[in-house]
Amino acid sequence: MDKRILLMNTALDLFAEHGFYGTATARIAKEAKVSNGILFHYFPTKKDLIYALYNDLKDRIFTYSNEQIYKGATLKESVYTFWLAAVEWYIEHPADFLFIQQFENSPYYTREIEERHRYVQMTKELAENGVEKGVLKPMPSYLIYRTMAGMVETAVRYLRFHPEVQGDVEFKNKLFEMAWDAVRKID
Amino acid sequence: MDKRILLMNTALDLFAEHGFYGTATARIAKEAKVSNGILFHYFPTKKDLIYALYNDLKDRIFTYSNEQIYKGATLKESVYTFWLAAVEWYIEHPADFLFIQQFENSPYYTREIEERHRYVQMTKELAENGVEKGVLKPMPSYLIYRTMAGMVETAVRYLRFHPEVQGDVEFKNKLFEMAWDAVRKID
DNA sequence: AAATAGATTGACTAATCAGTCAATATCTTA
DNA sequence: TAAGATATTGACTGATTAGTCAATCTATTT
Repeated sequence: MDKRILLMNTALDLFAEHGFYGTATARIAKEAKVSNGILFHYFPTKKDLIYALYNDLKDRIFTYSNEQIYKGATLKESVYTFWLAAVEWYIEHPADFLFIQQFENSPYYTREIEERHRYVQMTKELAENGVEKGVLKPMPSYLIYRTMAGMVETAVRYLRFHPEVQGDVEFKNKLFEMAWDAVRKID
Repeated sequence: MDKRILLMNTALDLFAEHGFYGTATARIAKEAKVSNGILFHYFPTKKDLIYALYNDLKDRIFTYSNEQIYKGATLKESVYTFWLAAVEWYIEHPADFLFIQQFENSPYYTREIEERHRYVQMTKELAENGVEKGVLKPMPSYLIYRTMAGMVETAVRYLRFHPEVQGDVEFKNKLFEMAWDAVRKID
């Protein structure tokens, strides 16, 4: 079994529950039932572990969401698919959500890191296209991206504490309509 | 000069820049030019300081935003005033924003703390009223609250890095329209 | 002016924790 | 199978840090 992955999984759960600084490296190793030293074999510093974890998660979630989009879909359908995939991923992987939120609101997170991410690039294209066609409000593409990202967070925050509607497709559609109404052009 | 307040102000700036754990208590005292011990005279533990700071800020921002609302305003006007006041407060007090975001995404933040806050109570009333009148989408009031709170964050995140539109009333109106479209009922 | 209480100091401590390192084990390949 | 490379161990350390405490200072009350 790959100890590198084992360590990342263990770290993720501990970070999500106790925070970066509330989690000692020794504890991660102990919980993963490996030696203390091996952690620093794979990740020279704790910071490296945190960054690796963050990039890995973001990549996986992006890839997954992106795969759901089908050819020939309208802009709204594409945005819907993308939004729903992210929301459902986070509901199924609560630790991912907590960890990412923590990281993105920590002083480690810079604009540079944010802009490097594929999310921004991809959404920028979608957004610019939608604005041109007059489907979306004529606002900067980064703002449209941030709005959608914010509405993913809002939905996850709500669903997390209301498991009774987690499987309710109609309710999730209504959640999406809120997000969509925020960005779509309304005459 | 009140050393308690001095310590809180100093802590706020340091927390915002370096995070809770990146800021040693000794450093706070040093920066505030007071002795190490006095910090623990006013705040028995570091945690107490963090909580006190959070509650204090939240209270101040709520009070300020609430004061702006005028009698006889429509629901939309009230929501607009409240939203704008919060956004402008955070733009003028960036450390407040960074600190609060950090806190609310840390493991310290529980649903209990969130629900105790006056924001939720106040918005709940507004939301329920708006839903009854058919002005807002028929969604749970907590969700409407979280959506508006999320749109405050989105606006602040955008404006923070685009100072050229921070004073642009028309642009901020457009930002609000995005938020409002998300929650208002659209036929 | 004496007494009491609260504010303030800064040196100190006990605990914690990220990261090291020398030793050992396991795998790879020629 | 031998040699070299890589993985793994766990005891150890140096640095950091939250919180303590006895002593001193300042303000208030009687």
